[in-house]
Amino acid sequence: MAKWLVKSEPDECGIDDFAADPQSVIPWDGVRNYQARNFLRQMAEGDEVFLYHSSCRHIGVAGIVTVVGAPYPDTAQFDPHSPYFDPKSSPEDPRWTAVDMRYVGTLPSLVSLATLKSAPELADLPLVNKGSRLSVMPVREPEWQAILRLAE
DNA sequence: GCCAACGTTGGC
DNA sequence: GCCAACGTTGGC
Repeated sequence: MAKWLVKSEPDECGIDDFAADPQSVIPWDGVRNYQARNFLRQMAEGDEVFLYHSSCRHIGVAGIVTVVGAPYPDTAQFDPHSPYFDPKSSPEDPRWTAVDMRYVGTLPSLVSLATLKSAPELADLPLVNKGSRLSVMPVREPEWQAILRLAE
């Protein structure tokens, strides 16, 4: 069972939106970057995912969600009224992928970006590298454990 | 609001 | 295939 980290702006969809209805399944769509998309496609039912809050007041890893079902074509890419519309994509050959996520838990405390950067175990995590804009990335087991420990 | 770093586009 | 221009991301 693989582990991941995804970025989101809590104004759009943060851990509180998941926690508001723990049973609900929220589509993770709108990813329009090939590297991030390729990671989305590798996700599978039951995978666990850190939710990272970006571009906000309290930046950092806030909680955990889980992958529900299998990745599927992001429907927004076909919708001309969606901000995520991609005229170059077609239902016959979908370019972008979405997955469904469900709430698992909120961390006891937010692990701030500064804390993440100061942890030697996390040096290889794309998130902490300067200028990294990757919004979906794999997290290795030792990295996962390190972040959990920092949240205690 | 600023701006550095990045990915993508498009002309050549 | 190169690379300049552009739009976006995201921390500060």
